[in-house]
Amino acid sequence: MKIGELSRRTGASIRALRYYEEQGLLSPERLPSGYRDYDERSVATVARIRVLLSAGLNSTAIAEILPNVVDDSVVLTGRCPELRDGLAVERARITERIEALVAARAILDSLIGRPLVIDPA
Amino acid sequence: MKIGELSRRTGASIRALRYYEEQGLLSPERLPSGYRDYDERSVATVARIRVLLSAGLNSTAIAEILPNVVDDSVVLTGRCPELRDGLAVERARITERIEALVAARAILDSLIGRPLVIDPA
DNA sequence: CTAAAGCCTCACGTTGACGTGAGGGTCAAG
DNA sequence: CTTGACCCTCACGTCAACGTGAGGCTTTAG
Repeated sequence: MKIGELSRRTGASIRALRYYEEQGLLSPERLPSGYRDYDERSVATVARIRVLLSAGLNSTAIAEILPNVVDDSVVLTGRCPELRDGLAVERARITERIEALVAARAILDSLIGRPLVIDPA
Repeated sequence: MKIGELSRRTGASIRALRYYEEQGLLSPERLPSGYRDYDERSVATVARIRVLLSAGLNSTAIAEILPNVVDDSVVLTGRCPELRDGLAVERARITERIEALVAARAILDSLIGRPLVIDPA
């Protein structure tokens, strides 16, 4: 599929998709015309990219992670302990951010007057 | 207290503290010398600012919230429904981000090989 | 009295993830 | 065969939350 369709199917802007390629997160084929040609897996890949980006990982960190993900977020390849440690650091950062968000939400809740529900979200 | 001490006690850089003031998040008095003079409450205020910032709120959003927080994150003043709605929107955004982070962490966990623990964090 | 901290106000630099044209090919439809 | 609709590659612009001097007061320690 061409870039416009992928954009519509993922919600990512065309510029963003080209940017992801520039960062090595996506490597579409090229049609004789020079147009980018994405396969179906790209849809899932873009989804993962967006999740990780919104989680605060930068593109270089994602570039390290992506090649290790196959199918649907499966454990894979790379018994490289160096990468493992890097990921553990990222994981810790994410956990910190979750805690910050929960704290922030509590502040908002008290302002809104919402009862301090034990929200499963 | 002067800016250096507040910086040490909050972990925020001096530049950051001045920036918060520039954004209307902090309004220290001034000594005859022109030096900023912060009171004790500023310590807690800065802590709240940092929590909200790390939660992804921008300074203008925080500027709306802060005047409504007194003592320790207490429900207060402003029965203004317009603000309430704005806060509800922010809350929704935060919840979305928490979900994104949890999803991202799950991806990392599968890569690390960590068992998919029901982590209370 | 004299350094050495510490503080002040500009004001430009930085980083990441894109936005936004400029200028120009490609391709199905009428 | 000419519109549009899409696509391409530069390449500069943006926005937030600060970082980083430059140049110059003030206050504290000895």
